Amino acid sequence: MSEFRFSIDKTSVGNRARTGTLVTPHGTIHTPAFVPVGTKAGVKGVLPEQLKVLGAQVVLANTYHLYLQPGEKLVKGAGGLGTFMGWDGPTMTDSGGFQVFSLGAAFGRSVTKIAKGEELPNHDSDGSHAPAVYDEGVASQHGQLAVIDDEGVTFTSHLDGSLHRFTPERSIEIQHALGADMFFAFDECTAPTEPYEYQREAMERTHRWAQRSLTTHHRNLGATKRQAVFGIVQGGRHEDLRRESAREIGGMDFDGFGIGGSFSKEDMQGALQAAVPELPEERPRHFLGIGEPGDLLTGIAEGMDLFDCVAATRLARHGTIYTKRGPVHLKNEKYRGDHMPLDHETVIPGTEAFTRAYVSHLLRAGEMLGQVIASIHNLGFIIRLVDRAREAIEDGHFEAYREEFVRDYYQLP
RNA sequence: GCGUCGGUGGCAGAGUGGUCAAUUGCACUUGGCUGUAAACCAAGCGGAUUUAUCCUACGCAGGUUCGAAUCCUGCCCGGCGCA
Repeated sequence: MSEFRFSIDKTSVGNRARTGTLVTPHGTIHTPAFVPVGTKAGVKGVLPEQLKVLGAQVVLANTYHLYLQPGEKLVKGAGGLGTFMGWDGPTMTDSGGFQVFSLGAAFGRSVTKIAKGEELPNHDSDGSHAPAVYDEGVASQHGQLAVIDDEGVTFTSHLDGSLHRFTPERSIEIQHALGADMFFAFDECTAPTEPYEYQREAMERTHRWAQRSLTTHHRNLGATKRQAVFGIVQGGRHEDLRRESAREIGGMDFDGFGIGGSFSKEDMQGALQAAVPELPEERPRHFLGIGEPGDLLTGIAEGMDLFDCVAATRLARHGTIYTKRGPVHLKNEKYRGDHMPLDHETVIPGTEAFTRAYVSHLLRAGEMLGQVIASIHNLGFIIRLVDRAREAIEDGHFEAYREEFVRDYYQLP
């Protein structure tokens, strides 16, 4: 019997929000939950001990990065991802699919996971303009590091330029070695700027890859029965593709599901509304790479259970902290002499003693402690935000909680 | 005192007759960052502005030249060497 179980505890009225309990071999996760990202088996700037204090329940690492460095065999030899990184709670690994996007089609262009609406082609684009580049010659011309074909992806390491190849089978094999409690099937994350026809093509490829991932996983079940695998819904920013993808992926024998890919901010809710109803109710849903405070609440309202995002720690290192009243750019001149707490309205354990002026100084001075404090603060802020959302769902007033938070955070009247 | 090398924008440091309001780095100001090639990236950074251009600038004062941060003279200041 699998050691992986998910059950829904409470469902919200008037929206799709829900709370759940996710049991893994390394502990139980109460959802909705935010998953701190530790790409290379380490959450940047934050010790596991501190993550616990902040209320983190699970961490996510990346297959692409750990495969290249230090190699999945080494991690396996250390006793698996969790033991290797000194984290005794639940773990997840991402498949490396996103890197195909960030190192491939998006490379060198100003394309991000969440695009600005005006940069995108029309919804009903006929696909007549250039599709994603998947010709090696053209790719190198663009300085891209990844090239996609139907079988898999060929890429050059960003570390030393060496040539590598991922297929769905290989990704699963690596993730088995890494040994996280949950992992994702290998998918293709498309740029939101790609035309409809390419979105469809990539989505269908992701579906085939999902089936192959599952086949590989089941073949090796003897060794990995402790691991759960999540399939990833794609479809870009098109609701019909999202619906179709969710139906397809949702019909496969996955333990949970991820909503992947990229879209514009305005399309996010629509994409979820199209996809979520097609997914099996009783399995966990992970919103990959999300997010920002408001996006997290949107995701929760639309029925998502898990979230991971680099924004909290990246913004922190770059000098921005979250506060109840919106983001604060600590390196801005006006915070030099601001002796107020980082966010006097939000208590983050471990950061109570620090002022904006102090952290602003540390960041300006290039002291890593500034980045550490800001990272702890932001992670704590996001974890708390999602925790409060869970409590609000339990208490039956999620909508009120969401409205109040959004009003304050985005300074709405 | 003599000799020598040098004094450039907040700092460091390029440039050594026109393409120089002056490379670059730091600092500074402001943006950006959503499954992390990200302690990163971008823009701005003398003044005015109708953004075309004008004014003021490369220690100070003169000079040569169509034209000087760049060449010459004097002065001031600093490093080094010799007294």
